[in-house]
Amino acid sequence: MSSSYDPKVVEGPIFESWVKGNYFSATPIEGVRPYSVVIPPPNVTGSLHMGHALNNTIQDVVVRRSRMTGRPTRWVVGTDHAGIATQNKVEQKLAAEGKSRDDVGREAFVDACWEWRHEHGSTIIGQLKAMGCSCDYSDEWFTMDPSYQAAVRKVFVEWFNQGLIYRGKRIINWCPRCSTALSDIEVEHEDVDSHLWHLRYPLKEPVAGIDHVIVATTRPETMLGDTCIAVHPDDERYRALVGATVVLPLVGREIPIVADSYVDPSFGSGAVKVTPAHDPNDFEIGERHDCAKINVMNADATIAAEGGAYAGLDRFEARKKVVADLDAQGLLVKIDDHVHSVGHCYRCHTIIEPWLSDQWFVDMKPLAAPAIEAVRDGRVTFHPKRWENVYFHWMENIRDWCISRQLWWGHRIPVFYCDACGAMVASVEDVKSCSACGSSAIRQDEDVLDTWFSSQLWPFATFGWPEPDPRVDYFYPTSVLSTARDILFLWVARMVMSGMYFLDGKVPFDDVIIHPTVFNAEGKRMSKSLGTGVDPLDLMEHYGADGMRFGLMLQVTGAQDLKFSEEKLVSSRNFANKIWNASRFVLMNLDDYEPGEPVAHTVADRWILSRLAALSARVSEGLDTYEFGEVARSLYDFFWNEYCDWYIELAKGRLHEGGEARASVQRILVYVLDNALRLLHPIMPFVTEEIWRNLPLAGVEKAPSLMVASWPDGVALASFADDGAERSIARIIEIVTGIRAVRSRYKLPVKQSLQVVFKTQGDSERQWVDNEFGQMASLAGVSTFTAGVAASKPAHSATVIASGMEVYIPLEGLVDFEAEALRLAKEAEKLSAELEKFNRKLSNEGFLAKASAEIISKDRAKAAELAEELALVQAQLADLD
RNA sequence: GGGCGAUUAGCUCAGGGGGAGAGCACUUCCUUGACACGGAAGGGGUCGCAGGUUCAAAUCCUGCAUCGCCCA
Repeated sequence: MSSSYDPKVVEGPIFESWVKGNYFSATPIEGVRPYSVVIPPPNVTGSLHMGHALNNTIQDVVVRRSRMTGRPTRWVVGTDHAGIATQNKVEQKLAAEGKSRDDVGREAFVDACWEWRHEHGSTIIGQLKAMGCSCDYSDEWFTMDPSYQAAVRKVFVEWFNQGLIYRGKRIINWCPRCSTALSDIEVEHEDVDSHLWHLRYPLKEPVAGIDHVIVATTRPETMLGDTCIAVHPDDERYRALVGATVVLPLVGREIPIVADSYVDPSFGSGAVKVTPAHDPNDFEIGERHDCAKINVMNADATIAAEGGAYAGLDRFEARKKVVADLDAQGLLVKIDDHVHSVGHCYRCHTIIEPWLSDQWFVDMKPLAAPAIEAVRDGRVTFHPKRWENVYFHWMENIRDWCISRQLWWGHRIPVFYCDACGAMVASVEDVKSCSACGSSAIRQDEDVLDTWFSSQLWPFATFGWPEPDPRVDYFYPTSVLSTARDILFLWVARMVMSGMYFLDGKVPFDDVIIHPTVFNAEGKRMSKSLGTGVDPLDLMEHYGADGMRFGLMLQVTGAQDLKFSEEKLVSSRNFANKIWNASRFVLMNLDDYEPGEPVAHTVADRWILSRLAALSARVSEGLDTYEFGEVARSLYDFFWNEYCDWYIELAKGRLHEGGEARASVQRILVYVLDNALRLLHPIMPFVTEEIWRNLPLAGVEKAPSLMVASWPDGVALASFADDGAERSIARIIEIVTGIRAVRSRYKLPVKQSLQVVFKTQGDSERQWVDNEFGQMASLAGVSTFTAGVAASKPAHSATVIASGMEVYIPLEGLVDFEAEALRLAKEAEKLSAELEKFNRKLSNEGFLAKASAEIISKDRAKAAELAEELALVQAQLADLD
């Protein structure tokens, strides 16, 4: 074994061996509850980013742990066809050849998308393998697979026939760049500094001496489509004007003034222009007052023919010109600065346009009700739990879902129109002739479905649904879903709704993990285009897959953000190396090893087994509750600060001793290492596997791979719990550390062996020193020691106090006593301040009356100890004078 | 406007009623037969502010401030 761990040498062959062993697939075992996870399908156009790295590490951790417990465990992998993103990529490719999608036509364009998918679509899957993800790669899914398409159609047709899917002319969010409708939650609102334009609209005829109204707007160009003016019915200022007619400037259209309680009299002038075809609230007002809906904008956000003289202008050019023209006519009253919220496309960040058009919608309320109930009663649990409130809030205020997209790449809406008789039918199978009139003039709807419409079926379509399939019977519902908060509504909520609808009310997953969102060190969103991203592949190159995984897990807490920077992986890479070298040490000392039961012969043995038991409990519990940061820290502390720093160091003496001492310590070293590697394996699969395969475990379980070895049995390990051994070693550590500190403080050479004197408080303590400290004296560089009740302090000695026991280290001729006096004075100050705190507490009657007896006696003991230490330090000071 | 999160050592963050912790950085010493991606010993914090509850608050409650996110 080399003296440092090199992930590059180890990871590839280990992964291949897992593939060869076929450990990623699960075989159902009757009567055993399976564990299944579906990966949030990455966008097929994408490559691995830090969010994927984090999320997939989390999934691999829970999946690997489950697999080791023996449950049939299946992690479904695949990709999402990503309608807009893929279409954008392919359009870019065509643009490079000087072509548009209209030039090539729909069929050729879709072919080009498939071609693109086959060329680039497996990039991210390969990257998941590099991370060590133990997905079932033998059964990879794509949301446009033929059987998946069948699932999508089945869902559409069922909901259509139940009246849950309908077509309607509504205001939707239109992205002029992507040239498609978007659902409400695909729009990102951002506050932008803009203006509030106050416009004067003249009345056709003066009413009560008034000849105009002033309206305020943030989008003056839409005035071309105004079809009424609205005021609040209780607004005294305008009461007389209700029913009057306004002549729309620039256009000349005569439009009415209506009263509608939607209007906020305190905003702007209290009178609003109403543009029903370009604003959702105006649409509602327009419906109530039977106003015309005049669409003045084209799909590319230029002004339409209805815009008269402005036709053909881009929306922002039109804004400038409308304002200028109004100003020229003296109709621009004023321009206020105004901050308002503007919707942007979540894919391309273009400003969206509220736009009236024919679209398909899902009626969400009936679907949401049972899905709310499922979370309410705990059938689905969120981690952290507070996300449930976010879910409830959205679900309880849910609005209908616009599912049609004006794209070519995606699931084409399975609705067929008969041009002969006008019949409309939704069908799983393509319709060739009209069932009503027999005509073959059949036309399929041009639109495709929102990609999320297909993604919502992921937890069951990937198990073969809607065909009868044993996988769906066995693996659905899945166990846990891990994701970031940004797709809670887009994806998670919709899976619950559709899963429950189509699978007899069964929820798609028991637990939902909402992990922190990964930001860069400055707390900014990671973005490749802005150069603020970190590439997980680079990280793995420098820190190993294990280093990256462990480093990420260390940072997973209940917080909602995770500020990531590369330095945070240094300690994790070093940790992998530490494990490597500790294991190397153990393996180097096993040439004469004879396997056998681990039997504790010393207090150190009992201690490390007890610590292992505690670790096992903490890791298992932590994984059950998804406290990954806690789990990672526990493993780190155990390996480094307990196994390496103390147990291995203590073991060295016994290894050199040979004979039975050596044999017994070998067994404990191997046993503890074996179990600790098992506990660490889910987070650091490669390094643990590599070492584990080299462990001589004959006679114990020897699985072909750590990946399929058994998870440590917490109940069995619990019998190792040993408080006495823990206290004993804690005291030894205190003594050794204290002596080392003395050595360091006085710059005593390493080779300077010390003779120390213990002042003990009874025979049992003296015996403890003889029996236990003797085995560990070398750790402190102590050559000889004496212990006794009557021991007295040699002149010019340093004193170490460990759990009430005094240890004297003679320093005659070795030390600068003046510097020591200063240090002791400072120490005395600290101790007396501390003691004062306890004394105050212990003389407080309220404390004595109300605090628990345990706390009081603990504090009394602590105060006594502090007093003793203080007295000692003062005595030492006196000695120096 | 409503909601959520954060505020603890120089930096990044754990902890969550009973003597302030880790990693990194810093100081000193050490290439000793696992590891310098290492070992040993140190220095460093009124736990955002103000009130309250309690014998006891970094921790619970109420305000406030700053930063961030979500919803309208």
